[in-house]
Amino acid sequence: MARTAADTTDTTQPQGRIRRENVERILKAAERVFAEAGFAGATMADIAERAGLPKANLHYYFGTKDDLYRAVLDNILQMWLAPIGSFTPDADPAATLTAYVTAKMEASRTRPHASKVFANEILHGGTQVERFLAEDLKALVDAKAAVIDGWVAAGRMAPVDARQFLFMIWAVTQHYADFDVQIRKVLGRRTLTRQDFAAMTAEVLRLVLRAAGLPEAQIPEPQIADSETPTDSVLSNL
Amino acid sequence: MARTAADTTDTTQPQGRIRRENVERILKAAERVFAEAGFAGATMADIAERAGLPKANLHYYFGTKDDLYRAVLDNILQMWLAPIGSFTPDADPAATLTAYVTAKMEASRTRPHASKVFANEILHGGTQVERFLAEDLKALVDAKAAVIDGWVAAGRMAPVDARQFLFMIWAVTQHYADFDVQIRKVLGRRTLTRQDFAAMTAEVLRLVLRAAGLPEAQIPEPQIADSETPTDSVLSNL
DNA sequence: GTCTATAGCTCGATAGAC
DNA sequence: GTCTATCGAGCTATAGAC
Repeated sequence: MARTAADTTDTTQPQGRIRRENVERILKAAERVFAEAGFAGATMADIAERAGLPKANLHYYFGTKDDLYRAVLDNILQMWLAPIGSFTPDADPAATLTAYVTAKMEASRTRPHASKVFANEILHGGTQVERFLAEDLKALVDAKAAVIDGWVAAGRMAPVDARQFLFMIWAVTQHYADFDVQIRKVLGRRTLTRQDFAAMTAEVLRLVLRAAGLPEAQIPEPQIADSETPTDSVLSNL
Repeated sequence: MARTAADTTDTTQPQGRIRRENVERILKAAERVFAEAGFAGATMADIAERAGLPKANLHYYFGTKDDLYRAVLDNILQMWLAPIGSFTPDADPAATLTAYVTAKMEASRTRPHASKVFANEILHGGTQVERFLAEDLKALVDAKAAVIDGWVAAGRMAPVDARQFLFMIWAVTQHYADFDVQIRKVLGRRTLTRQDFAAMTAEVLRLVLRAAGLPEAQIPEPQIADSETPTDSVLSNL
C-alpha cells in the first residue's frame, strides 16, 4: 500500500516499466471489450482474459470497473479533438475539409473500437462525459464554427449552418466505424479493406465538398491500385 | 398452458384485449429501457416498473429477456424500411429525397428510442439482426441504389455512389436521435423542440440536396412561426 | 391470468497465500 | 507485486399461492 503510491509516480524504476506495460495492455483490452459489449455487457473476466492477466490484477491497477471505464474514455476523448486543429480563418476551406474528413475516416478505420466506446457512451446518456461535451467540445465547436462562419461570410464556401455542418461530418465519418456491421452486410462483404476505405473516403469527400459548395476539382483522387482489388472496389460492388 | 396458445390467436375475446394492451405496454416500456441502458444494462425489473406491471408478468407474456428484446427489435425493423418506398425510377429526385429525409428526421424526433435500440444492436455486432441486414435491408438497398443509379445516368442528379449516398442520409438523420445528448450539450440546450427539428431538417435537406447536385430552389422552406421560438432557432443559437 | 417469494447463477470485488 | 479462492450483491427466471 505504501509502495503503490510510490510506483505510480516513480516510473523510471524497473517496476515502473512493468506497470506501464500492464496498464497499456489492460486499457487496450478494455477498449475492445467495452466497444464490443458496452459498459454493462463487458465483464472484468473478459477484459482480463483478453489482456492475458488474472482478473485481480485489473482491480489492483484500476480499482473498480467504473474507474477502468473512465480511464478508457479519457484516453479516447484526448485524441477525439486533435484532428480539428487545422481549422483556421486563413486556411483554404477545401484543403482543410479534405484533411479533416480524411483524418476522421482514417480514425474510423484504425481505431474503430474507440469510436464505438464513445458512441455507446453518448447513446446511453453520456453521464461520464457530460463535462467534456458541455465544456471542452462545446468550446471547440464554438471556435471552429466561427471559422466556418468567416469562410461563408467571405464567400469562400456556400452558406451552411456551421454547427450542423460539423455534426454532418461527424455523423458520416463515424458511421463507418460504428455501423460497420450494417455496411458490410448491406454491401455483402466480410471485411472492409484499406482500399475500400480509400474509396469510401473519396466518396465522402465528394459529398461533403459538394454540400459545402466547393469545387470537386480540388479533391485529390485516391488512386487505388487495381492490382490489389482486382476490379471491384466497394463503390462498384454489385 | 392450454389456454395460452388459444389466447394468442383468439384476440377477439375479452381476454385478448387485456393481453394486447399489456403486451403493448411492455413493448413500449422495453423499447425505452433498452434504448437508455442497452440490452445488458436493462433489467426486467426496470422494464416492469416502467410498464407498471409485476416482473413475473413480463416473463408470462414474453418468456425470456432475450425473447422480449427480439420482439422489440422486430417492431422496430418493421417500420425501419417503410419510408424509403417512394424511391421509384420516374419520381422526381429532389422531391423524393426531400420526402425521405423529412420522414427520417421525423422518425428521429418522434421515436428516438427505436433508433437508439437499433444503433445499440448494430454497435455491438448485430447478431440479432444479421438476417435482416444481409437479406431484407440488402435487397432494399440494391433496389433503391438501382433507382438512384438511373437518376444519375439520366443526368437528373449529380454522380454519386448510390449506396454510400444512402449511408450518408442514414448517418446524418439518425445522428439526431442517437447522439442527441452530444448535440444538446454542444448547442447548450436542455431539449430540442419541434421547431429545432424543423430548422435542423431544413439544413440537413440543404446539405443533402447540394451533395446530390440538386437545386436548392426545390427545397420547401420550413416556415417556423417566430411567435413560438422568439428569435433563436437552433441555427442561430450562439 | 396475476403476483409474491425465492432459487440459482453471474459478476464485481477482495482476502490472504505466495 | 501477483494470483487463487471466495464472498456477496444483483440479476433472470420460476414455483406455487391466489
